[in-house]
Amino acid sequence: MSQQPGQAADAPADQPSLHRVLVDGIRDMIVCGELESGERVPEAFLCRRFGVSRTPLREALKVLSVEGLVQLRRNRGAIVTPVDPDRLRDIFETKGALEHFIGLHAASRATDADLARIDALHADLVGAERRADPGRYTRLNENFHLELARLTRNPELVQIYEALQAKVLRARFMINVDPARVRESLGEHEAIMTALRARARLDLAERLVAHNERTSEAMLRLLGDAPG
Amino acid sequence: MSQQPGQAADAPADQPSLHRVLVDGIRDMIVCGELESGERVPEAFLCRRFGVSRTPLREALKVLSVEGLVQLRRNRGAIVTPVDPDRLRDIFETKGALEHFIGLHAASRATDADLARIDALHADLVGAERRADPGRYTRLNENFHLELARLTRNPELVQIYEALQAKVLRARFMINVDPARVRESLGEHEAIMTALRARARLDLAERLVAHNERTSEAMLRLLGDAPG
DNA sequence: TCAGCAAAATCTGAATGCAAAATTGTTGCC
DNA sequence: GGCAACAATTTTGCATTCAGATTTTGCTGA
Repeated sequence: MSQQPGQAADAPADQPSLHRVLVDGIRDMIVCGELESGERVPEAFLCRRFGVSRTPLREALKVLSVEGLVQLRRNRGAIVTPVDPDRLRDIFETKGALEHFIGLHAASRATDADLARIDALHADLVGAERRADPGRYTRLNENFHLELARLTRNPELVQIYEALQAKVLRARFMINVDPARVRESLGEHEAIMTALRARARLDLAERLVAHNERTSEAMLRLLGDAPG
Repeated sequence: MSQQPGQAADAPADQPSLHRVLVDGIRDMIVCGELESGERVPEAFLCRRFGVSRTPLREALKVLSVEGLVQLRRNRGAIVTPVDPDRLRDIFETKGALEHFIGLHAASRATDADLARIDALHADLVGAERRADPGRYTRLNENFHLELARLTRNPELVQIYEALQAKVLRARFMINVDPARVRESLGEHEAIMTALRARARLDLAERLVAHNERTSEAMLRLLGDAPG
């Protein structure tokens, strides 16, 4: 959501294909909650919003359907996939399976430069929490975990991880994160960094999985209070 | 074309959308090797092949691009994603992460009926090997592992697993599987079934991961002899 | 023979048009 | 007042069309 794609006026940007702009733009709208969970999304609405014709827009909707962010029903248009606690649990579980793998392999495949970079990210994250900057915190947090995933040097895994992250992020935007949980989470990050620096495979895997589960539990609890 | 939407040749009912027919159809063409690795695929060719216009076809290509089976370059058309040993290793690694999770949770979530069904699948698989029916064997083998994945009751994971399977299957169609490896593989399946019947979580996980790694090694070895 | 360049043909990206399906609004009846 | 049937509007699925980019072809001259 870094740039408002509302104008067709950004035509000079001919580098990225319109199709990609739309996929990213609509994804952001969904993740940020600008399009509400379960809401019906007429093509014409998005066409006006982005100032494009239906052809590239429909291509984008098909892609987002594969990503699971919208659901398409024949002749009945698109709806934003509802955020369902059961499905979110599935997402966290699946992400957990990847976290385990990341833990087992990140330590051995990371260079010292990698570790320094992630250490810096972690420090930024602590700073964002201190300054009570939730937007920056959330972004840095996503980045921190994504960088850990990248340590596997496995693009296939990273791509899947990113898609799962997007779905989690969507749920995160729907709830008010508990500040106490944020501090707890930072403590878990500390433990993760300790294991990573020591290149302790099993420890790292265990802590990543535990962190994922804690986060899952906290989010599902909050989602229960403020569902759909 | 003169093809009216209602009678798209191989669409008996009007239930499945043309778009889905195309995605499935082109995916099959790629997986089975009918479209060769790295081959350039002009839209017009596929339009003639399926008797449709470019609009739904392009939608299908965008979807397959997200699945990673084709690569789209702006203004330069689609190419079938080359089968690369490094990428295949990544795919197996990622699948391995899921296998571990499947092992940990399949046993506890499976009903007795599930076990009976998978037992039957396993028996069929043994039969297919005995009768030296490689086509049927391959299909049953995919099914066997997919059913194990389904035991997690996690649709998110199953969807990702299926996509990974498709990519593995594509590589499998490019090589001649070693009969000795097939027998070895069946032995590993036996061990998997034993652990599953005993509902031994850790055992099952370990054996699924090991089976995945053995299969990976065997395929990568064969792929080295006859590369993309 | 071959490198370099220009014109033609081909291909892709995106907009528009049209028919079928679904949604909405209205009427008539109980 | 409520509800079923029907007509009008909207929306979707797909084909067709247009414009721009790319690749191929064909020519020229060294």
